[in-house]
Amino acid sequence: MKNHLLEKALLLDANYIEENNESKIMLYLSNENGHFWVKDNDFSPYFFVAVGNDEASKTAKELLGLNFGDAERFCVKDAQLTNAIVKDKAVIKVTFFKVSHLVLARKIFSEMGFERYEYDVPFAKRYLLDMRLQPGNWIEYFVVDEEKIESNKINEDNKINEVDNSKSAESKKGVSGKFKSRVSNSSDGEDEENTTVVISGKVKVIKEIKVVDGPFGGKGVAFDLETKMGKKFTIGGEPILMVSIVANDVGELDEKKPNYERVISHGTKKVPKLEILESESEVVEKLIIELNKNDTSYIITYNGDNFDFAYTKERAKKLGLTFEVNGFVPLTRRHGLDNAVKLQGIQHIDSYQIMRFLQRTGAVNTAKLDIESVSEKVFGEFKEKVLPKEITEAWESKDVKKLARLVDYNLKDSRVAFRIAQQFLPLFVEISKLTSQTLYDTTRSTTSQMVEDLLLKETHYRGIIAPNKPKENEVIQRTQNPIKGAFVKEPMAGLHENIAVLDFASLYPSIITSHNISPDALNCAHDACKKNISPDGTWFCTKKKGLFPEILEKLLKQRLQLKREYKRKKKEEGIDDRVLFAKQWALKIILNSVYGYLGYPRARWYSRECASATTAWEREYIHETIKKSEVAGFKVLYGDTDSNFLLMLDKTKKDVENFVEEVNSKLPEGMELEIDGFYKRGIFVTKKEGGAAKKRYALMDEKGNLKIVGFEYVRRDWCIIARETQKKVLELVLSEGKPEKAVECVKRVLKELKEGKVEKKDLVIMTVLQRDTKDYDSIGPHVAAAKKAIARGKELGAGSMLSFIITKGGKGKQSISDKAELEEYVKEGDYDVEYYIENQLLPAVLKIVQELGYSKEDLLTGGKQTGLNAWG
DNA sequence: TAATTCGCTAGACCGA
DNA sequence: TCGGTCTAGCGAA
Repeated sequence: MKNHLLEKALLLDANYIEENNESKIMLYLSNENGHFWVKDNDFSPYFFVAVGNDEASKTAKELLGLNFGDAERFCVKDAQLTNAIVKDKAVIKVTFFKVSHLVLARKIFSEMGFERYEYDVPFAKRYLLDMRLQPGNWIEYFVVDEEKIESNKINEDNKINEVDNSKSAESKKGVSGKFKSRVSNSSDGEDEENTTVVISGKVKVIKEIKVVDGPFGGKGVAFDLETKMGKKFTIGGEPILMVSIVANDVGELDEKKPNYERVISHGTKKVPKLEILESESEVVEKLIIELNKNDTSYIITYNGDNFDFAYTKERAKKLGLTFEVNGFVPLTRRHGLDNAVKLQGIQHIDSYQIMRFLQRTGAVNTAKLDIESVSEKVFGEFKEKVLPKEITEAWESKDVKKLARLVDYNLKDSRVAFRIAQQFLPLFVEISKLTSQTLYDTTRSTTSQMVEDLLLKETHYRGIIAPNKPKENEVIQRTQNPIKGAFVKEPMAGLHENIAVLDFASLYPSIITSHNISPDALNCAHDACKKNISPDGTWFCTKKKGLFPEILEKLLKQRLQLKREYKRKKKEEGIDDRVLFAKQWALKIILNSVYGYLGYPRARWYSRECASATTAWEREYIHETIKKSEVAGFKVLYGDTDSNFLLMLDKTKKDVENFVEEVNSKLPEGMELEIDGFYKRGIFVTKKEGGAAKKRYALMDEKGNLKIVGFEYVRRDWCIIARETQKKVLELVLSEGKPEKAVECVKRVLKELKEGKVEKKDLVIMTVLQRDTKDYDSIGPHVAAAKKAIARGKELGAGSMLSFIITKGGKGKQSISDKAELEEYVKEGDYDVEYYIENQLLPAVLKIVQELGYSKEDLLTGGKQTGLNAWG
């Protein structure tokens, strides 16, 4: 045995090649020696089949003999009986030489009547999961050999899709593994750019790969295009006018370390920061060179999945240029309703996808996800928007001022895209570590995918076979049979003082672990376990820990520890450790998603019983806590799912602490009631139909901080003037307890509205067009406005964010929809005063002041001379 | 290619 | 014209 070399490198990507009629795993790594592909010869594609116990070994032998007519290799490389059991059946692991064989075999096996499992896990993903590798982290491995790669083709579509195997000749066509070095003849004398050549020639063959912790980092290059506006937009239809490029280390958040930045254009005037090249062709060439600089690990865009890559590709084609990155043509894949652009080795990070994820998980909340809104919301930096027609005009006019504005805009687009990646990649690295998926995948994943990947990883490790994805009819059936959810207590309407808010820490995960809720522990055969029966009637094993509780418990513990360490470091050392923060954040996202996953109809591990038992116990615990609160002498004001609002009455904070302690002493281990905070005042309002409204309240803490929940103020489908006035009213009412000022405030706004003085931007109502306009049964104002805009030539479809205003409208009786117009078609001052008073301002503030004894008339007329004492 | 249910409100729609 | 019902959207947890 020769001496093998031990190496370390950061893992970026996994894929596979076809070589000697076998599929071989390739990993893309980076370390101080640069970026390179390595090969692992020891992993082959496989899936499982389940057969009756008696025939198992016989079947395994038969499978081994299966031949699909391939000249060089048998289709089945290996068939081994495993220790796993699925539904009382023995499980055989069937291994293949090639992915294409697997794809063929699973169809044939199905026709032969075999039950198949894990047959739809893509090969490279399978490898990462089985090997428990962590893209974004480092690996250590032995180099055992060097081989010359014969086939330098990377499989084009790593995804194994059971339904669609009918690859067209076009998509089947392999991509070149070699990037031709392009000689730069640019006149600026910077003949600097070298390009990388990948997977040509020798690659290292590696063995004994294991994860070692190492720092995350590497060079990221962000780019952004500005294109000419044509009559009708098509991808690549008009020339690229300007390109900005920003590069730096994505692992560094050092503000002092300057970015590498350049903005290039052609056919216009030179202004500061702008380089003028000979032609569009040179601009595109330069961009391609920048994207192929030696040490790039991440290419960052903002919506590059749907725009920048496709546009560059199309223009390059028209200009006769080859557009390759790291030796491969960027691949566009369908990804749900939109696209995803995959590069080989280098990770394409689309910061827009990152923002979408953060928006979905509630980490950010912004009406629009355009770069301008994100810049403002996430970084607190105003960024000016330049409209498409202004872009073209600036470029054509060669006006110095307009061009400078455009250059600034273009550059900032790349900067913001880059900064988002820098800021949030640590989170996705931690998710990647948990799920063993590449950053490319993780940044485009949904929370359910993350949970499922984690489960696939954890079950493989334990020798458990994953359930199959449900068929469509099963999905429909599950959907039609929803699970009863959480309990929400009807609040007491009105103003209240001295409120303590309690809540359960990680309620659902803690219930799942405490009661061992897991599909594999459901209704076990042991009599003794029936004492662990849910209010729902299902029970869970108390003798053997189930899969879900085992995983969750581990994650919960880790998170608690990380949070403690993060806090300690911050307090004692004054260090805001973003890696620690990202680690606990990643865990939080996964933990919070597990309950939803159990009740998600498309989940492999869907379990109606488990999800239902979780909420059943939730309702029991919250009712129990409410009861105990009242016994302890508190009055329960409100509660939603995991929270309990107490009126303290004559009690002290200490009493609350003691109460919480008392409750905790009786809770099962792992569950914990916490004090969320103490509030000076709070208000709940009465619904239109009577009764107090749930999920709507405002609280003010001892420092005067206002927390508004559920009210119009937090809803984007209400106009700013109504929202802001509501906030002021709440502030005045809660901070001073005297509503006269609030009434005055409303009157001032009413006056402004009546006088037609309110600006357009304060009247805009925002709503997402959820489907194409033709698909609506009921034409609401936003749909009507969209239809009118479409008639004027605007392109709007499902997912478009609409900003509209209710205008004065024309003659005759008109509905609100008739008067709704998109903001851009409305002149300042053209708004329906009555609508904004009656349907926006008043509804937002009335329900609040009504709790204090004021009526609509009090707001509209002279009003009461003396307000009621708010709490008299 | 999609985590869940609970809840509020507006405005269209529709029949009397 | 009125009032009940349905569609639609968004937020809380």
